[in-house]
Amino acid sequence: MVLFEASSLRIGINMDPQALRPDLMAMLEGRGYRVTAPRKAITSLLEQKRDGFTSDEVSDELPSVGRATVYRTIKLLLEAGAVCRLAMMDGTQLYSLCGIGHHHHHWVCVECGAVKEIRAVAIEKLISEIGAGIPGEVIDHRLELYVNCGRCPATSGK
Amino acid sequence: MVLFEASSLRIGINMDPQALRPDLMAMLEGRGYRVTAPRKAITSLLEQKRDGFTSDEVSDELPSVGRATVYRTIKLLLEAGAVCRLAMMDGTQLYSLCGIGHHHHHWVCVECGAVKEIRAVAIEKLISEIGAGIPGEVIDHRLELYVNCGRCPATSGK
DNA sequence: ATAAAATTGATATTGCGTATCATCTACGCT
DNA sequence: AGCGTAGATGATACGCAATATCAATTTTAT
Repeated sequence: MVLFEASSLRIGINMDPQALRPDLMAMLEGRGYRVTAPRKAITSLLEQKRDGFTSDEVSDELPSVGRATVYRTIKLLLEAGAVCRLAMMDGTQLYSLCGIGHHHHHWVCVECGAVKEIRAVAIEKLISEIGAGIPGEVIDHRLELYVNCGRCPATSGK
Repeated sequence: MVLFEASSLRIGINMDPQALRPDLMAMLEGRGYRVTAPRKAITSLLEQKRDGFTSDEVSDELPSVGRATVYRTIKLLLEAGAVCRLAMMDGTQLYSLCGIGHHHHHWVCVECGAVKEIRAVAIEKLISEIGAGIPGEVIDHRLELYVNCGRCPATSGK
């Protein structure tokens, strides 16, 4: 995780997700869920993933585990806050491991699907200022940046 | 459309969508599409809508028009920039008429589905600063605020 | 009025996810 | 260690939003 300052913004970008290895199974167990073979398979696969992933992709990589179980387990991880869901430009859903515990946003490479976390205090501040000008209460928000990361095979090949 | 200043932010919130009546059919015609009865029915229905809407909802309100045509027409309006798509908190898609021509964001009431546009120069500035700290090029972004508008039947009834 | 091109709608199909439910398994208890 | 049961699984069916197919229809330029 690299932190740097950019014109009064404090931006945290997770540059090395390999360094962060959450124990997803332990997180589920801590929430009262049983330790089962399918869950161990799914969580240890996800721990290897640095980019965004779809449920289908996980399912394809684990033929021995039923599709329903893959969906169910990802849902549990979502509820546990270990995984987050983001929307691609066309609206399709992508999941991603949460490296940072805190609230954050994402950028996604539209070419290779790489996902990185963004944490900028300035964003939260701005959003709460906007919220002050809106009737009612702001419950949540979502911010996604769509990029061409310039590092992926798709981009560097061109 | 009401514009106001809030602590150095220039925020534009479309408070009166009734005032804006885009001629959607004319927009499609201008892009070379034919004027047909189903398209007229769809566009004039959409021109009445102030809140977000789903394709299904439109389809239900126009039983005489085939579902496929509803989807196709909304897609054309999306490409024409007359309609935008946003994601609800659970990831489901919602469409909304674009009152403002410029780039903007949205807030959505999670209770009643009301959608309003937000335009804040500060957001764009912040995003471009964040983009400067990211490898590659930022192509696009998405920002949605989820609110309890406090005005809808769902909320005021409580 | 006519013909070509665009559009339509019925239908089938896809993608992504949830519901059902009989079977199986983890794990707390003795 | 064995047992009982709540919890978990997976095959299947289903749901929902959207797209693909394609013959029939409609628009529009001529």
